[in-house]
Amino acid sequence: MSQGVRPTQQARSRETRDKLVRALDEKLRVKAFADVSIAELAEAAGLSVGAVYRRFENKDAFIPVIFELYRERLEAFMAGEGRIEIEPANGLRAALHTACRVAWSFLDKHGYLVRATHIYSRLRPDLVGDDWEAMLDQARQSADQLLDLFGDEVKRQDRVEAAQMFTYLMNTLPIERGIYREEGAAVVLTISDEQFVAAIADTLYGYLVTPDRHDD
Amino acid sequence: MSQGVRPTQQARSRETRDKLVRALDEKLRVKAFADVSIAELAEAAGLSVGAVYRRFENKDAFIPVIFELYRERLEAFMAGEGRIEIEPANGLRAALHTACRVAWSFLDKHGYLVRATHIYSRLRPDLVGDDWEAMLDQARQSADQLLDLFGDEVKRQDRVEAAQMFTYLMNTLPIERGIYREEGAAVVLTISDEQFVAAIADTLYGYLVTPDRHDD
Amino acid sequence: MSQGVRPTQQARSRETRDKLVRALDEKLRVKAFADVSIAELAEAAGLSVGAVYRRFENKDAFIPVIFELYRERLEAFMAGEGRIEIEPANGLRAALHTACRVAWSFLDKHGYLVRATHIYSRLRPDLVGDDWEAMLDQARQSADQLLDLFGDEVKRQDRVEAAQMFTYLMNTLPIERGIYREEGAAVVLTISDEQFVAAIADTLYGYLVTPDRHDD
Amino acid sequence: MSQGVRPTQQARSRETRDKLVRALDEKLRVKAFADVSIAELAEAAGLSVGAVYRRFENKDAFIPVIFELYRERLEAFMAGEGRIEIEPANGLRAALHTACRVAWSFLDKHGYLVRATHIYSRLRPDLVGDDWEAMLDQARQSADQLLDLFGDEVKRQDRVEAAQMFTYLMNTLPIERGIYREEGAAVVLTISDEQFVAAIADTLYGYLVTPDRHDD
DNA sequence: AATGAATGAGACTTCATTCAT
DNA sequence: CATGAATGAAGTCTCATTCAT
Repeated sequence: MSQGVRPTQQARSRETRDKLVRALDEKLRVKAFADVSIAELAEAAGLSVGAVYRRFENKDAFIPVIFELYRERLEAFMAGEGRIEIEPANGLRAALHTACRVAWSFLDKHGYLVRATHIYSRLRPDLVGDDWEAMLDQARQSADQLLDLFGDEVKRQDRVEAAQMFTYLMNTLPIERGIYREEGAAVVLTISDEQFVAAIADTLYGYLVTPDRHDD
Repeated sequence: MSQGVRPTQQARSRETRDKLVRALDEKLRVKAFADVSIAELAEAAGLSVGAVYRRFENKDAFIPVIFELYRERLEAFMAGEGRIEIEPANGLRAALHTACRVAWSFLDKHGYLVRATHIYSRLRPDLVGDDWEAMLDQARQSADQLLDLFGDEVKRQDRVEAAQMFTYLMNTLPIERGIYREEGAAVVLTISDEQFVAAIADTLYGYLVTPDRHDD
Repeated sequence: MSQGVRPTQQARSRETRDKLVRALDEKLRVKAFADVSIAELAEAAGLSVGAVYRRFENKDAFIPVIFELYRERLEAFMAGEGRIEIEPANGLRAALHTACRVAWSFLDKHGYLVRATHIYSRLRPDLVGDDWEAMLDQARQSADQLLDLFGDEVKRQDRVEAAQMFTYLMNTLPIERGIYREEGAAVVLTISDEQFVAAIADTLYGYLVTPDRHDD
Repeated sequence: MSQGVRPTQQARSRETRDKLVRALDEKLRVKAFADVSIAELAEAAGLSVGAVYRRFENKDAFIPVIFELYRERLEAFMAGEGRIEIEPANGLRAALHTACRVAWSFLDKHGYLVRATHIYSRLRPDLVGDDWEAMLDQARQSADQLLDLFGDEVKRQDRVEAAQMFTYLMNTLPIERGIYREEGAAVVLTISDEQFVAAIADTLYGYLVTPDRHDD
C-alpha cells in the first residue's frame, strides 16, 4: 500500500466513526443505549453491520463514545453560551445563582446525554475509565478557583473537602430533576424551574457559608 | 371456598411468593433487575419457571415487588435502629446531622434496593404508580413537622417550598454516594463517610437557614 | 363403600360432566377449541383443573364431546322447530326448499358447533370415531326416504348413489356460507340469505332431476 | 446500492426465501401450519431460526406464502395440463364434466395446499387480504364467460347470481371430498372418484338448467 | 474490505399434565 | 377425592456477533 492512500483511509475511517457517533447521539435522544441494537445503529449511520464491527470491537465499545459526546457538548457549551462571566463584586451568592442557571440550561438541552452518561458511569465503570474522573477533576479545579475567588465569604475550613463537595453537589443536585423530570425524587417538587434553580444555588451557598461545627 | 383446605393452599401460595421475593432480593444485591432472567429467578427460588408465572403475570410484575421490598425494609428500619430521637433543645443542625447519619446507615445496608427502586421509578414510572409518590409524600410530611419544630431557626419564607426541597435534597444528596459508591459523581470525593454525612447535613442546614434572596 | 353412595356419586359425576360440557359449549361460541385451555374450561365450569382430569383423560377427550353437543342440538332441533312437514302433493322442489330453509336456520343458530365439528372431523378423525359416521348414515337414510317419496320425479338411476350425493350436498352446500359467512368461498356471493337458500335448494333439485348421461 | 455486490446478496436472500417456501410446502403435505414450528421449518430448510426471522417478520407472515404457493400451482396447472379446450358444439353438460375433471385433478395433486388455503382464508382473513378475493373474482369472470357461451342452455334468469353461485359451487362441491377424503361429509360416499366427479358436474348442470321457481 | 445474511444462545411466555396437600 | 400449585417441554422471537460472498 502506498502511503498516499493511508490518509484517505484514515479520513474515511474517521468519517465512518463520526457517522456512528452522530447516529448514537440521535438514538440516545429517544431511547436508552441498551435498547439500541447494532443493526439499528448501522442503519441510522448508513453503514452495514459489518462496518460497525470494523470500527468497534463490540457493543460495549460504544460506551466510551457516550462520554466523548458528553464531553464534546460540555466543552462546546462552556466555550459558547455557557461561558460564565463572574462578577466578584456581586458576591458568592450571585455567582452561584448564575452558575446554577447555566448548568440548568445545559441539562435542559443535553439532558439525554447526561442521563446516558450517568447511567453508564454506574453500570459499567470499567468501560468509562479515566474520562469520567478527568471531567470531574476539571470540575473540581473550577470549584477550587471559585472558592479562592470568594475566599472571604466561604466559611468552610477544609478547602479541599469544600471543593470536592461543591463538585459533588453541582453534579448531583440539579441532575435528578434535570434529567428525570417528572419521575424519581423530583415528583415531590411543585415549584417552577426558576424557583428550583434558585433553591439549589442557595443550597450550595448555604453549604459554603455555614461554618464548621464544633462538637458531636 | 370451603374452609379447611384453602389455608393450606394459601399458605403454600404465599410461601412460593415469598421464595420468589427473597430470590429477587438476593439477585438485586449483585445485579440489575434487567439482567435477572425468569429462569434464574426460578432456580434461585427453587421453583420451576411455570411456578413463577402462576404468581406473577410477567416479568414486569416484579417491579412493584422491588418497591414493596424497599418499603418493608424502610419501615422495619424506621421502627428499629433507625428510630430518631430528636432533641429540640440541641437545635436544627444537630437534628439534621442525626437524620443524615440514620439515612446513611440505611443506604449502607439497603443501598442495592434503593438503587433498584430509583432506577425503576424512572424507567417504568407506570408500573410503580402511587407507591413511590406516597412514600415521597410521607417524607414530605415528616419534613413539614421538622420545619415546624425548628420554625425559629428556619429562614425560608415559603414553607411549602422548603419542605419540598428538603425532601428532594434528602432523597438526592446521599444517594449518589450511598448507592454508587466509587462510581458516578462520588468519585470526586476523597473524604470519609463520616465527613460526607456531616457535609450533607450541613448542606441541608445551609439551605434552611439561608434567608431568601432579594434580587436576582 | 356402601352401595347407597354410588348413585349420588354417579349423579355428581354426571353433573360435573354436564358442567364441563356446558362450559365447552359456551367457549366454542367465541373461540376455537384449540384456543380453549383446560384451566379456562375448569374455571368456566366452576371446577378445579384436577376435577377436569378426573372426568377426562386429556384434552383430546373433549373432542367427542363436541360431537355429542352437536348431536344433542340437532336432535332437539329436529324434534322441535326443525320438524319438517313434507307435503308430497307440493312436489320435490318445494320439499327441498323447505328442507334447505330448515337446515339454514339450524346453521344460523348452531353454526359454531357445526364449525367445530367439521374442523375436528377432519383434524382428528380418530377421536371422532363412529359418532360422525352414524350421524351421516342417519342423514342418508332420511335422504333415502325422501327419494322414495318422490320416486317419480327423481331421474337418477342409481338410488344408492343419489342418496349419498344428496347427503353429501346437504352437508356441504350450505356449510361454507353458513359457518364462515364473509370468509372463504362465500365472499363471492352478494345475494341475500333467502336467495342463497333458494339457490342451493335448486341445486339439489337440479341434481336429482337431471337424467343420467349416456356417453363420455 | 452499488452494483456488482447486490446481485449476489439478493440471490442469496432469494434463495433463502425459496428454501423456506419449499420447506413450508413439504411440511404442509403432512401437517397443519399451526403444527409446524419455526424451528422445524428452519431445520427443514437447512437454516437457523434467526435466518427465518430475517425473511419473515413472524410466523403469521408465512400465511400469505401459502396463498402464493396455491396461486403459483394453480397458474402453472392452468397453463399446462389443466388447460381446458371447451367445445361449444358438445354442449354445456360436457363442458362442465370436463371442467370438473380438471378441477378434480388439481385437487388430487395439490389438495394439501387447497386445504391450508381454505383453513387460513377463514382463520386469518386479515392476513390473506385481497389475494383470495382476487382469485375468486377471476373465477367468477371465467364463470361469466362460460354462461355467455352457453347462454341458450342456461335457464337462470339472474346471470349475476348464476355466476356467483357457479363459482361458489365450484369451490365448494369438490373440496370437501377432494381435500378431506375419508373424513368429513365425504365419508358417506362409497362411489368412485369418477362417479363423484360426474355427479358434481351434473349438480352444477342441474342448477344452471333449472328454470326459476315461480311461487313460495 | 464491505456487506448483510446467517448463526444460535437465550429471553419470555404458555399450557397440558402431574402431584403434594 | 378435590384442589390448584408446580412442572417442564415447547414455542415464538431478539439480537450481538460471525462469516461467506
